[in-house]
Amino acid sequence: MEQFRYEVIHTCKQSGARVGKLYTPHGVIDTPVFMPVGTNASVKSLTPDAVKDCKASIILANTYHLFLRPGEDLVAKAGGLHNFMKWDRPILTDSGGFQVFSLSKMRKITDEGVAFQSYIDGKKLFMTPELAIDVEEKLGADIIMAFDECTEGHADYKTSKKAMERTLMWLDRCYKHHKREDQMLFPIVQGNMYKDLREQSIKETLKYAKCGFSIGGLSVGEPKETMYDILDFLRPFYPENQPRYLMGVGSPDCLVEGVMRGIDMFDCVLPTRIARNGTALTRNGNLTVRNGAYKEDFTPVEEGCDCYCCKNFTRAYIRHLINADEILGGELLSIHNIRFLTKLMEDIRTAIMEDRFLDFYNEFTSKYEWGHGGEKQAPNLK
RNA sequence: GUGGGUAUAGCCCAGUUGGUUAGAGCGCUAGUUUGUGGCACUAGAGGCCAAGAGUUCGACUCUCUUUACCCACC
Repeated sequence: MEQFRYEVIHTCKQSGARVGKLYTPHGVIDTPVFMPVGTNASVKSLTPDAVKDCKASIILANTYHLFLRPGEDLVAKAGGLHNFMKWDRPILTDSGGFQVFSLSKMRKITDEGVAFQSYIDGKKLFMTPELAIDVEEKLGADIIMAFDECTEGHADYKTSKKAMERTLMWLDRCYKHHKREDQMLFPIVQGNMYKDLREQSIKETLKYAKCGFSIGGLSVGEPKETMYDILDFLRPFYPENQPRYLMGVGSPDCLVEGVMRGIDMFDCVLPTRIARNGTALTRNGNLTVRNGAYKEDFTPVEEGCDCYCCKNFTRAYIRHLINADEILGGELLSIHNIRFLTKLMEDIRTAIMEDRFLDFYNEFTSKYEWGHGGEKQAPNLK
């Protein structure tokens, strides 16, 4: 797999956090990285050019959704996902394992696979690890995820153990089935909040990892401190020469906490979702632009931000657009929120390169508050 | 001018034969959002029921007067 290579560029002497480069067939990704989500082969409301202007180096697309519509064969006929959606940088496809979990109303999981109904037309379908890989190969992303079983944050031990074991079994099937050399298959660590399950999972999972692996089953309803605790627990098991991807995270504070705990890749729908609902990310925390307080506020969403939204528009205008249900409001805030996170990662990388990430961390966490008085948790520094 | 109708939340309207703290929708205000089934979800504020006088144990509901607006006809 010469097309894939990960190299650690620098490890921060102050914090142990690291900067690296992940080489893929569609370009190099500087890590730590935040990856915007484009479920249906589209980062909602944004053109690929706009996403590039936000300095995103890689985006996600979703196997589950594209399998249901328009179908992997059509995407393949269009020349693959990159060509279909006109995004020439790296793409990662999620396998659909998480959707099986989040769309639990209509599913039945067995060792063989998952029976579920299409949310679009109700058609009964059956997804297996082999089928998920087939679909991901036809979609043609650079990085593809193994088909896993995710459990909710408060799942009991027995359920979590079964899901973790099934994920390992499916992982083996995914690897045996995967053929394309120009795609990197990332295995997924499960085990919920149980450390013995996590340990078993990561040990077995890493046997398959070649150039990257991911941590799933976190940020699924558990308290942040619990997630940080699991990340601290897993850290000693990480190989140095592979990127570590924490799935579904997250909020700015979680990204900073994650990097402090050795994570290299993140993805989350949060910036684009809250944008469409009228909330902006800023260094001081969330700014609900739709609030009445900004009715006559003619300053940018965030002073000093270099995004298209902040360079050209005011809070009063964005608020008006959101309140008038104009799609441009969600679009402009999406641009800001994505750029906010890519800029946050740039700043993090710079701080690591300059061996001052611990200072950065302390300054960031002292200023930033998630929502109302978000609880803070000091990192486990060892 | 005559006859008829209407008047309840910022707006458009419900309010059973008069009976506890007068309701919905929209709007407004705030909160939520973590591998996207989301122009979503949750909550809150806001009414001297046009004004005045009666009937009644009790009136948004019944009677009278006034005011404003609407319709029809002279």
